Amino acid sequence: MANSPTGDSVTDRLVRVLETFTPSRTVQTAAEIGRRSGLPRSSAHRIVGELVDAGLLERDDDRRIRIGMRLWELATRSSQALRLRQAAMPAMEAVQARIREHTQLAVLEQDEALFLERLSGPTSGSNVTRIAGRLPLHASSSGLVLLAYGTRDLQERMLAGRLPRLTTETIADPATLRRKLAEVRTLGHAVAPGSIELVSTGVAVPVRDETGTVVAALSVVLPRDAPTAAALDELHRGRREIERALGVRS
Amino acid sequence: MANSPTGDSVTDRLVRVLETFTPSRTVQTAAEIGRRSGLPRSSAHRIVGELVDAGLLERDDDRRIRIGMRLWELATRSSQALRLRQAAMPAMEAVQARIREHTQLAVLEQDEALFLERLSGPTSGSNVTRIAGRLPLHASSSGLVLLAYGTRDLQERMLAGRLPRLTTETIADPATLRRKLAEVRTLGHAVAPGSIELVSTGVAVPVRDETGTVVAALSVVLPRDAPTAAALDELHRGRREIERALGVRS
DNA sequence: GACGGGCATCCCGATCAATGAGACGGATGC
DNA sequence: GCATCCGTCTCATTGATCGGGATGCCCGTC
Repeated sequence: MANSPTGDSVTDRLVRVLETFTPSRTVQTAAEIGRRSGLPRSSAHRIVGELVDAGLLERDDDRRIRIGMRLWELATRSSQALRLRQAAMPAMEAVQARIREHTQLAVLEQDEALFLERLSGPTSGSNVTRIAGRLPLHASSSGLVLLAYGTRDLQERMLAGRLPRLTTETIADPATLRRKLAEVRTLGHAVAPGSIELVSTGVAVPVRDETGTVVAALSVVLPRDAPTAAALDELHRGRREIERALGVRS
Repeated sequence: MANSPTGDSVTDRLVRVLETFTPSRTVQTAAEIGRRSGLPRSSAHRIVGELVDAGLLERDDDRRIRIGMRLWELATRSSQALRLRQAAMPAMEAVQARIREHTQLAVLEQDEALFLERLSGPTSGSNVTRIAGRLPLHASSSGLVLLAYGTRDLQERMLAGRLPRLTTETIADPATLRRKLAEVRTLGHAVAPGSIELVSTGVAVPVRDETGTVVAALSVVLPRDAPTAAALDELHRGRREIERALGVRS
């Protein structure tokens, strides 16, 4: 309703500029930003200059542009992401200390799973998830949990849309996904073997806030053939600890 | 040179809106934002609406405004803050596991110490530092390290400016501060007893990148009378680990 | 049940600052 | 030497931004 057909607005431009920065491309020239954001050279240059003056962007030693610490500060210090992270950190550390594999916290954001935190296991492989990274809802254990406990609206939207296949084991069929979601709700957790990379299995549980709403998914990434029973115990222990920190009384 | 006297620009307004959000005030109405940012009601409302459309801000269930996950994501995923944090996390966890007190990572940002990460100790007190929070350079061990290894320009600016006193032990005298900075450079670390709160002592060491520049300060917060020798050993071990992760070859 | 305060929302004409094409100089590289 | 690409600056035009004001809603208070 509010997005114009041309999509032109000050903030739209801003977002387009910010979106040109990716984990693999953290610094770039003003001209590159212009090209990637579809803005004319001189406009891009001017906008970038304003953002640098405001401290939201920074120039490095070569006068190239990168995200500014100030933007990170403003976006982080009062964000929901930080609040959830703070509540979850001790529990995640405890889980990670025992499981010794990647331990992650994800939330639902614009029909995808957004990862707020990740503690890495000893194996340096499996770098598919990053902090502030995303994964499709149907193709990760965290996503399946967030979807299974999401609104009916969200579920129908995902079931009707495309389900891109990341590996041969990714759920790419609506009927299968629907069954899987019911299973997740029955069991209270999601196990997703090989859905992202064939060598690993994700296990996730829902985390609720004081109103009972599922606000996040706590998950671990195990080697493909690892037993999930012990991991599930740990996850539920971590879940309870996080929920306590969020003010849920058991 | 580029900041106008009136300070009016699209991005300035944006920053002013974002600045109305603080750790203690994470949600607010559009009218509150307008009041705090000095913008007229209707203007604030329009700007907030645009930012919500762009996903940078969100409305909660009561239609009040908060920082959006999308802004956090954009600001975090390709930021220097995340890169440093990633490099430092394993080392910080190791330090924290042994010292069992608050372990922190701070960088220099606009003449203040900005805390990128903090692992909490068992004592739940000492909440003066937060993630994405700030402290003055002269009044914390992290700040003293960042200042001592900062540019001559920065040092002169701080020595010439006001040195607000947080406790009776805060260094508030330029001559004393100058001596302290020389001491920090000689010793290679900073000890700041009671500079923030009387019951605790901060100990910090500099962290360098591959070019030899000091890019961060690693610190712990100890009870006032704790011995700092053991902590220093741990900090230097952590420092070396972080520097290795940053690509410094020893 | 009337009243008042605070908020969200919408409207609209004047204004003014953002826009983007283009030119120039310098650095780099083939 | 030529070709590119980048940063920087200028400038006339225009279209978006601005903010006062009106309206309606919700919610306490008297």
